[in-house]
Amino acid sequence: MERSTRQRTAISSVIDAAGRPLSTQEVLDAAQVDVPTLGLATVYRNLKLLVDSGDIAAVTLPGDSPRYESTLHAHEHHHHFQCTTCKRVFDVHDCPGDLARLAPKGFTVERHDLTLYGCCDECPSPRKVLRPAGDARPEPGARD
Amino acid sequence: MERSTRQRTAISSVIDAAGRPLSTQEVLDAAQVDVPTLGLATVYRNLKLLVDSGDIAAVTLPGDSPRYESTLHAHEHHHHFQCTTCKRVFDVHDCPGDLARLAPKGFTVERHDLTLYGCCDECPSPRKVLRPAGDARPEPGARD
DNA sequence: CTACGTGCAAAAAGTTTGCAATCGC
DNA sequence: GCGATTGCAAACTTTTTGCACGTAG
Repeated sequence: MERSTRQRTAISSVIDAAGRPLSTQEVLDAAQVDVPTLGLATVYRNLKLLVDSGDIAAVTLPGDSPRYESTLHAHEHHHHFQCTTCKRVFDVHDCPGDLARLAPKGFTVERHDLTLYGCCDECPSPRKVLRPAGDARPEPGARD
Repeated sequence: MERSTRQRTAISSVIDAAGRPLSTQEVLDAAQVDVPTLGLATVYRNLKLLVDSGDIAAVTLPGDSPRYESTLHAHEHHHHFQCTTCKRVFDVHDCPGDLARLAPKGFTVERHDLTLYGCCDECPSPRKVLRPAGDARPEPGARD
């Protein structure tokens, strides 16, 4: 049976409040505001538990360690967008649909994963705005 | 300047011959047939080198360590299919196209990644074929 | 009170790096 | 011969696990 501990509550709250998928480290940092003694192992254990119980969903982008988002905001089929400048991940609630036809003959498609990459609405596009070298740009993972 | 060593040649050949993306371990195993003394560190170093020189491309599926494929077979825009039973990855040379419209307003889409999941043409579909427990099923990564 | 949960530290797993020996050119 | 390359082992990084203590119910 699952108990309600300060740690578990803090971790859960942080993810519910984020509005976008958070990395393990982001969860730890944010939850330590509430529970400063919180350890990394506890975060890993609870993330796994919360995923299994269906309270949160793991978001795995290609070549990146997993992020976690509340299923409250993500119960429906959706995809993700990662800003190549600030590295943050956003939900995309649209879907091209009907992708089964892309598979080779004899292959059955049960599921798909789509990730868009580009520039979010808050970052200066590196393509459009050609700045002099050494110009300030948002740190990876900044914002918030 | 890059030298032509037995190790590098073996690694390169294995990837060119595979016809599908191979994991680091698969590359090591296959290349050790030619060069039994080949070490894992050498594989890592050469994969990085070959990626940088554009000879091979890294394929990163969500939540999985990278695989590598020859750019000879993969110079064009394409996607990937992973069989959920045997875990092997195949190329999908089709693309839904026009995904920019899915992004939120103000977001610019430069690139996208699509992964299909399902059952390949050689694995019995776990959905269709309900077998008795303990029945033989292809090992993950088997075949070849 | 008892079992589940936590924190810490050690252990795994996967990847990178330092270094002396080796080999291509 | 010289410098790039290799193999091994040690160092790192990230995630998991063991264990004694703490705490919810």
